[in-house]
Formats: sequence, structure tokens, C-alpha cells
Amino acid sequence: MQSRTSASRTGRPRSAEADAAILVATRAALVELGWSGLTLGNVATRAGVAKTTLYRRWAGKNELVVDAVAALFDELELPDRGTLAADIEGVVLQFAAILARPEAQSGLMAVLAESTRDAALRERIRTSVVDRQKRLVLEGRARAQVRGELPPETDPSTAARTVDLIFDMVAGAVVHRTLVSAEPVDQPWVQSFTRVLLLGLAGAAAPS
Amino acid sequence: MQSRTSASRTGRPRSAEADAAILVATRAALVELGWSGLTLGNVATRAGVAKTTLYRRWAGKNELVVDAVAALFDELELPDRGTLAADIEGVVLQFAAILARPEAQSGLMAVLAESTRDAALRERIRTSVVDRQKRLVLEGRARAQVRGELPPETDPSTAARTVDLIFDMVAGAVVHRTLVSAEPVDQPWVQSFTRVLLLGLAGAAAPS
Amino acid sequence: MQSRTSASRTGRPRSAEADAAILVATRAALVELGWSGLTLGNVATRAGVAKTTLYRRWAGKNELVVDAVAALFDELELPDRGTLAADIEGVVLQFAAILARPEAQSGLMAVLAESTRDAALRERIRTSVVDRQKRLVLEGRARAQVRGELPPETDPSTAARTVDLIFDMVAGAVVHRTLVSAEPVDQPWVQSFTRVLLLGLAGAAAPS
Amino acid sequence: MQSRTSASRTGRPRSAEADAAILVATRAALVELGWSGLTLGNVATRAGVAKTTLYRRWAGKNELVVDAVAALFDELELPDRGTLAADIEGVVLQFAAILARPEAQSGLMAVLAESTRDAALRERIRTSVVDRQKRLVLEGRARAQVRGELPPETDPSTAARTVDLIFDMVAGAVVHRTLVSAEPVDQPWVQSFTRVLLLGLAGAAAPS
DNA sequence: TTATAACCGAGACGGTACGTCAGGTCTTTTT
DNA sequence: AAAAAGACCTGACGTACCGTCTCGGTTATAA
Repeated sequence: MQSRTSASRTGRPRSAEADAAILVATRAALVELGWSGLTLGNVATRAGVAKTTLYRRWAGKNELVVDAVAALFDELELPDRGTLAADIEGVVLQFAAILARPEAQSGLMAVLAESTRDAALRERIRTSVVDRQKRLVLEGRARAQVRGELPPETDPSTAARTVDLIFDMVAGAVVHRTLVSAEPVDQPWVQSFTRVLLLGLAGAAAPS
Repeated sequence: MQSRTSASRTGRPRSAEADAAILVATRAALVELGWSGLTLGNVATRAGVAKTTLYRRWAGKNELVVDAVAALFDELELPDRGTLAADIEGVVLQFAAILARPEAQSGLMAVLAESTRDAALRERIRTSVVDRQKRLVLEGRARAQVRGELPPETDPSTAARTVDLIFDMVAGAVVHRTLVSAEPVDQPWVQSFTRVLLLGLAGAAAPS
Repeated sequence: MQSRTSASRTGRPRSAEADAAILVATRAALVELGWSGLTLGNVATRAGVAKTTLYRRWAGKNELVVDAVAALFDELELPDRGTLAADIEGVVLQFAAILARPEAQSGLMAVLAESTRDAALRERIRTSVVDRQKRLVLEGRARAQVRGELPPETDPSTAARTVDLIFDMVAGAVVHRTLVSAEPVDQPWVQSFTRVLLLGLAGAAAPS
Repeated sequence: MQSRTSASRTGRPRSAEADAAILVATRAALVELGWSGLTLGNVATRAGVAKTTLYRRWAGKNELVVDAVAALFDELELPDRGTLAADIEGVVLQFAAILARPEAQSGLMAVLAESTRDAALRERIRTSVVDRQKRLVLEGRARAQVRGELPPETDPSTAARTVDLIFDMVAGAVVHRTLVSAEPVDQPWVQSFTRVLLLGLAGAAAPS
């Protein structure tokens, strides 16, 4: 999240309550006001905290919102549903449920927009949000390999490229349907999508 | 874009040059300053136009940027490359080329973020940007049906759902790879992606 | 008021109605909005006239308001009330009645404020407003001399200085009471004032 | 001048230097630009202060100018010159000297014009400017009564009306000569004026 | 137990951009 | 050629937030 350069032994320690209150207030403000309407002064007031306290911990609006939104993705899990298809459907629905929240929608997209011009922000998003999602793809593949649904990978670099492709296809499709098409990611859509994806991957793995 | 309620016969007409200069200036400002750095005052100065002239035509930053970015998608075309796979690869590369431009990246994402809280803006984006892309999917399918690569659709509602699915998968994957993964959409990736997509669609069309 | 350089024989003649309508509208706007709230656009709309028509006749807000307010002073008259004291009381009451009007108060003072930095405006005010008042002092003195209440003047320059002094004392006291003290110029006040003034002048004319 | 509703103990205190710098800058701007040319942005720049700092202390141009000009009248004094006539001549010359300053001329008149439509502003002018002048009239009368030049007042309400009359006559005549007639208030004029005034008052006090 | 150090709230500070408005000018069609 | 209409440029308006700073005060560890 944020840290002081070195652990100072002396002085009053930072309030842990303040941190939590600020993140809660940030999400509430995102829901009510959206990204553009969110101001740090407003967040500070909601959190019952001075503006300086906020700036002591985060560099600005972008960083704060990344942390506030990243927490939403902590709940992403991959319970074993027995088959690869069921696992994928499960995680897609979870992901869609998070994306459907207003604080995620406006916050995440706006922060991505800013990240196109800010490498540090992009890195922060990657570690806080993206990698947390990608890990599920890796877990799912490993589990499917144990089950025998997928062959063990031979070439590591090919395998990495395939994971990236799957990740972009899954996350991209869900994000696009939610935010651009503004259509619900419901059970029928998820089944159709999963079917196309798995059949495509299976076909591509076979000799052309 | 924008229009007066009724064609007023009298009075000085609006300058067409101003319109063009403003959109050009907006794209230039997006490239140099990004979404958050872009100010309407700066755009007006670049365009050699008064701020009021700008506000007379657009309601605000969002609307202006939508129009400025939408023009980029006018160049999307679907030349006949002989096969469905080649057509898809061609349009994906075109789409990726547009998305790779800095003015499209920061502008488009930010405007999408705002659109999550503004229905009118969402509609404007749909008509100006999204539908222009979706049209290519429809054209591509029709052409493939003529070639015999795809069967003619039987149920119209199923067909529409399939088109939507394809659109979200194609556009979503490209957008996600470009903006979130920040990896290039190059020839190898496009070929892998197209192969998975087409095999998946073919398999899904066949009886399960 | 205003004039074209030469009587142009050709072209559409200026509307005389427009002139009157503009001045009426200006006074109405002064009453409703005051000096600072008065805008030329508003005046033009009230008068049913285009803004250009207005600028063709007056150079700006100051000049327009001077003309609009000057018309109020046309009604100043000096009917013969039989004695010098009665004449003075009459004209003071008339003057106070005009000053009590809201269009005169805010308009006149503001224009005077501007005139401190604009010689042309000061001259315009003198000819349009001030001289019209001063004339009454001259008439009153002449009438009093005919009646024998005042001796005929001997030294013209002394006489001129005396007229100026009287004028500043009369107009100044009325203006100050109305606008600064914000107290009414009523019958008792006028009588007290006139008594002090006339006794003072009589005493000063006598050898000290 | 201005004050927060209650003395807040916490928070950064307001800069006293800023206050002084703003008032100095306001007077300088009045001299250079006049009332209509004065803008709060310009004042802020001159004072080396942000525009918001200015608005935090004053509600607008009118209030600021009143305070800036009021300070000029702090120097009004009534040194004992031995006789009532000399005292009057002294204070009139002082008052005229202040009025002759360009910052007083344009600022004061314009603010008076605005005050005709703004009771709060009128009250502010009264306490800041007018009462400071009127006090001199009271002091002068008291001193003359001690000297025996004037009888002690019998009826308080008559006395008050007389003070008001004197005040309007003195201040009105000086203001009118300075701003309307645009003639200098020099020694000869002041002597003539004082002579008329005192003789008039003496005559009026005697039985008619 | 007393420094000392970092924290905390409050709120003023110098700035930047906002979106609006008025002042004047210019361009078009109509009279 | 004047008129009505309305777009145009300029520049000020008053507001909102920004991110920084200066206060008076509050916890902590360290001497």
C-alpha cells in the first residue's frame, strides 16, 4: 500500500483506523460521486480525517483509488467445481460480480485511463489488481492438468503466451460486455462464452 | 455531433473551420497532456478559438473528447482478404493500430469511465464509436456466409447474441491486451487469437 | 446626443422610435437592475432592438446612461413663487424629487465615478446635466435682482464665483443628504437649509 | 473590516501581512485603473496573493474598495486652531485633500452608487467612512461651545438635526465642487464657503 | 520524567481550471 | 445602408479543488 522509507522507531505511530476509514470512504465516494466527482477533501471529511493525513499516505487520487478498488478483488477465489468448464464459469461470474459494482466501474476504468501515461501507476495496478486475477488462470490450469483435462506444458514460453492470451480473452470479454456493451454477464452468456473459449483452446492445442 | 434545434435562417452562421480546428486541437492535447491534463481552455487556445465558442458546441470535456476520438474510428474498413480468418486478422490489426494511439488510449478509457454514470454519454459513445466497430462484425459474417465459410443463420435472436458475443470477445481481448496488459497486438498474437476464436465458434456451432 | 458625420441621402434611415425605446429601456433597466446589473444586451432586448443598433448610436454604457438620465432633468423649471426663498425651496424640492428616483441615483453617481477618469464623459455630463441645473441658479438670481431682493452685480468675476459657490452648496447638500446620509429631503429640511443659505449669503454680501 | 464569526482557535491563522498588502494594492489599482478597470485578479497579483485569499476576506469589489478607501479618512483630525472659523477651514481643507486623491474619487463615488441598491454596503460605508467625518462636526461644535462661540444646545433633537444639516452642507459642497464641478477646493473658496456657512448658522440661531 | 519525534485536526495559503457572462465586433440575411 | 440575429474573441467573474503550509495539540518511544 504505502510505507515510510525506513521504520522510524520514535514518534507517534500512524493510525491504522484512519487507513481503513479512508479506504471505506473512498469507495463510498466513488459510488455516490463517481471518479470525476470524487475529491480528496470530500474523502477526508467522510473519513473524519484531515486532508494532510490522507496525503501523508497516498500521493494522489489515482493511487488512493487503486488501493480502494484493489481490495474488492481480494474476494476472488477459485473453489474446485469439478471440471475446467465449471471452474471458468465460476470465476467469470465472480469477476463480473465485482465489475458490476459502481465503485469498481468508474474507479477502475478511470485509473486505467490515467495509467496509460503513468508507468508507476500502471505497475501499481498490475501488482494490486491484475496479478491477483491472473493467478486464478494459473491455478485453474494447474488444477485442470491434475485432473487430466489439459496436457502438461512442454515449452514454458509457449505456455506463458497461452496464459496471457486466455487472460486477455477472459478478462477482456467480461470487461467489454460490462462496461462497453453495458449488458449483464449472466449464466447463459457465461456458458456460451466458456464453450467457445474451451473449444477454441482445445482445437488450437491439437495439430492444425 | 451537435446541432441547433432549428435551422435559423438569420444571424451569422457557425464557423465550420472552428469545428475542425477544435477537434484537431483536442486530439493534439490528448497526445501531449492526456485526459487529466487536458483543459478546455488549452484546447481553445490551440484551436485559435474562444472558450465560449467551444462551449457553444459541446456540453463539456466528455462530449468533446468522444467526438474527437470517434473520428479515429472512421478509418476502420473491412477489405476482402479472401478468407474469414484473414478478414478477422485484418480488422483486429486495424483496431489495435487505432487503440495504440495515445489520443485513443487515454481519451477513450476516461470517457468510458465517465459513461458508467452518464447514460447520455454512454449513448453518444455507442452511436459514435461502438456501432461503427460492430458493423464490421456484421459485414464480416455476411461475407463469410456468401463464401460458404459460415452457414446462414436460422434463428435471428440466436444470431444477434452470437454477434454480440463475438464483438465482446474480439474488442475486449484487443482492448485488454493493449491497455491492461500493455503488450503489443502483433501478428503472432493476432494469429493465435483468431485461431482460438474461429475454432471455438466452429465447435460451438456443431452439435455438442 | 449623437450624429452621423454627414447627412447621408441613401440607405435605410435610422429609426427614431428605436432611439426613444432604447432610452426608456435604459431607465427601466436602471430601476430594476441598477448600474452594475445593467447590460447593453439587456437594454437591447427590452427595447426590441439589436445590440448593433445600440452601438451605432452610443459609444458605450456610460454615454448611454448619461443620455438616459439627462432626460430626467428636462423637467426642472423655476416658476415664479414670489420670493427668492420660495423659489429656492421650490427648485430644491424639484431637484430632490428627481434624485430620489432609483434610475437617477445609481445611474448618476456611477457615471460621475467614471467621469473622474474620462474628460469626454465629464464634458458630456456637464452639458447634459449640470449646466441644466446651473441655469436655474442664474435665472433665480436675475429674478431676485428684478424684485430688488439682491443687488445687481458689480464685478462679473466675483459674481461668477458666487454663483458657483451657491450651486455647489445647493446641489451638494441635496445630493449628500439623499445619497450619503440617505435621509429624505422634505419640507422642514428644505426650509432650514434655505434659511441658513440665504442668511449666510446676505451676511457675506454685507461688509464684514 | 471583516471577521470570522467566532475566534477559531485551531487551524492556520490568517496572514496579517496579506490584509495590508491587499489594501495597498487596491488603492494602487484604483489610482492606475480607476473603479471600472479594477479587477480582483489584478489586485491579487499586485498584492502577491491568491485570488481566493482575497475572496476569503471580502465579499466582493465593493466591500474591498470601501475598506481600502476608508483607511484614507483615518488621517482626518481636528487640531485646535483657536476659532471655529479656523477649525472649519482646516477640516474642510483636509477633507478636500483626501477627496482630491484619485483613489478616493473613483472609488468612493462608485461605491456610493452601488450602495443605493445595497443596504449592507450602505451601512458599511456609514460606519467606515461617514461616521468618521461626522465625528469631527461634533467635536468642533463642542469645542466652540467651550470657547463660547456657540451656545450650549437646549433641545437634543434640534441639535442633532442641526449637526446633520451642517454635515450635509459641508461635505456636500466639498464633494460637489471636487467631483461634479471639478474645481479645486483652495483657500479662497474655503474662506468664502466658511463665511457663508457661519453667518447663516448664526443668523438662523437668532430669533427669526 | 522529560525530551523528542512523528503524528493528528483544522484551516489558510498560492495556484489552476472551471463554466458563465458581458463587452464589443463581425458576418449574414432581410427591409 | 440600416436593421435583426446571432456567432465571434476577449477577459473578468466567483467557485471548487489542488497540494502545501502552519498552527495548537496528542501519543508514542528514548533518555
